[in-house]
Amino acid sequence: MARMTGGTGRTAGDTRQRGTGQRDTRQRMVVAAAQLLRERGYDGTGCRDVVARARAARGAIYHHFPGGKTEIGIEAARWAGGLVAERVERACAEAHPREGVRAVLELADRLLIRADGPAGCPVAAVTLSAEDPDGALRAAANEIFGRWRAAIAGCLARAGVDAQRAARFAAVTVAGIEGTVLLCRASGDVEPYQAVRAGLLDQLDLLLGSLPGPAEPETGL
Amino acid sequence: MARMTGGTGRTAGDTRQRGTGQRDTRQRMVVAAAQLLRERGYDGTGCRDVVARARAARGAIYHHFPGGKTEIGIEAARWAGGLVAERVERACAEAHPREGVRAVLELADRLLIRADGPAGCPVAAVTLSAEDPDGALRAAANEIFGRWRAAIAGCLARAGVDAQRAARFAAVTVAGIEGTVLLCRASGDVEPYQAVRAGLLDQLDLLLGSLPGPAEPETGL
DNA sequence: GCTTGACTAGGACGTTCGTCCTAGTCAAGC
DNA sequence: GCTTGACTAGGACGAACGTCCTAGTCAAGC
Repeated sequence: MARMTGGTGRTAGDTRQRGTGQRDTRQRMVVAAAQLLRERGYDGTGCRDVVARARAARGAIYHHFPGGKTEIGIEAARWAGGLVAERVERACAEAHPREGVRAVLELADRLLIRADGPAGCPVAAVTLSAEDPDGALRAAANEIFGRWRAAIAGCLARAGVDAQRAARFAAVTVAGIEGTVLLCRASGDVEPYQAVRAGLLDQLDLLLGSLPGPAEPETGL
Repeated sequence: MARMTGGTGRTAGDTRQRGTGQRDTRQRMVVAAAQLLRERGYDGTGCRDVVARARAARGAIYHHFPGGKTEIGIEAARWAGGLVAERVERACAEAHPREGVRAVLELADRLLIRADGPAGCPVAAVTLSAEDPDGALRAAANEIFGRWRAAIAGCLARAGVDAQRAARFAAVTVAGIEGTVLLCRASGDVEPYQAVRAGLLDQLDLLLGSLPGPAEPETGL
């Protein structure tokens, strides 16, 4: 009733593109869903919450997402997780592992832990949905986690770490970050993050220091 | 309707202790709640589900838990998490870190990952509840995580690892385990667990191998 | 100027939720 | 044998859920 903007649907300054439809309503819903998943989880987020935060109409749910709540969840996890994956991949592509892992930890801190509201991760949220009949939610999450792991493992392997060990360290890093988000939500502060961050960097140094070949091979600039 | 045991309330062989009330109804509810939290999360678990699995009456909810769903959640997380904490503390008390950490990983595998149904953790579940007005759920979870971390850190410190480093490794281990549970739920198999387990043991070896003093102090037996 | 299609606005549906409530059942203790 | 108290059994409550639905609004294109 007391909605502040939007009013009867569209305001004077509206700049929607002709004919193609108001494409950004869909995107606003995806972003709102990702935020809500992070804050309240999948089962704690209602479709009404999503449209309310996105300032969209309830009818927009099935107009833009015929698959209903499940489709919104998948889309939101893919969008948020993919955005992180792109940044992780970019940070890891040409950096030394120490810088790459540091950048990954920095991203987790900014996007998952110290963001508005309690710590949380939209990808974790869809993974933990109570119902997922055909496994579509978990499959989407699994794909995202795989991208994160592959990017980090590639970064280490390129620096001369044995591929198996690199893959294991990447798994520990991704699992450690997701676990840290959880611990930070439980504690309400960033202490667990600081401990895990330091612990992962400790261990990365040991791993890099134990390289059989040249201690720090130049990986091309 | 087709309830198998209990019938009209109590069967012939019932051995409830006189006067004190049927104490194990409460315990059955706690166990059922812990299982359901692991499988479906806090927001995905209803009070009706709990009493149904515990073969208890709906009226038993507020008879045994005046605080309602929140109190059941806290109790279940405390029970399940405390049980794990006791085992972790026992495994870490007198063992070499390698054995202690191995035992912790083994526990996680058996209780959180390869248990019936999808991978999950009741303590994580209450941490991720959508609503937690006075923070009671998260406080209970935080206490459990603290016990796990302290037990592992103590094990390493007793073996000669610098206290700070030991605490960090413990944080990585607990966060890594919780994250692994998540990754295993997403993937539907135990591959992430195997990678994280190997990665943590890799790094423990590096940590122990870099000890300044005697490489592997005999800690009795 | 009328049609068309994208989108808004929100009522209505059946279900499930947490919670509260009363009635009934059984065993213990006087 | 009656009272008492622990516990069962399940109806009732208002709220919220996902979903479907119709009516209304606006801009583009004929």
